[in-house]
Amino acid sequence: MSMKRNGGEDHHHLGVAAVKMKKNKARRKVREPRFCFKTMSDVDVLDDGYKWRKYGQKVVKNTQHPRSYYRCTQDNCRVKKRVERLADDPRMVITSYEGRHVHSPSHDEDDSQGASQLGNFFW
DNA sequence: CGGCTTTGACCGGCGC
DNA sequence: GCGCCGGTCAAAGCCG
Repeated sequence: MSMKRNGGEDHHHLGVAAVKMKKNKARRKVREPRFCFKTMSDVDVLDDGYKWRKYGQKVVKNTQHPRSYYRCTQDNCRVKKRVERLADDPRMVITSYEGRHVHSPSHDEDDSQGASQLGNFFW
C-alpha cells in the first residue's frame, strides 16, 4: 500500500537525510556542450579510454528500456555520460556525452598526457 | 581492502 | 495548485 518510505528506512541515522542536498543554489549555468552519438553496438559501455561509474538507472516513459547514467571517475573530470537503448532497435544505443574531459584518456600510457589535449580536441 | 554495482527515494522543473 | 517526468544522490552488497 502506501508504504512508500514511511516504515522502512525512515529515521535511520538521519543527519544524512536531514542534511541531504544542501548544495549551493549558486550553481552557474555552465552550458556544457552536449554530444549525442548513435552507436550500433550490443554493448552499452564502449570503452572510450575513460573510466565510467554508473550512478543511476531509470525508465523513461517513451522507451521500453531503462536509461543508464554514467559519470567519469577521474579527478577533475565531471563529465557525464547518458546511455539509452532504442526500443525499435535494441542493437542501437544512443550515447550522449555531457561536459568536456580535462585530462587525456588513461589510454595514453605510452604518450604523455601533457600534449595530446589540443590534438585530442575531437576525442 | 577497495572500488564499482544496484535499488529506492527525493527533489526540481514544467505542464495543464 | 497539483501532477508528472526526469534526474541525482545515498547506502549496501558484491566482486576482484
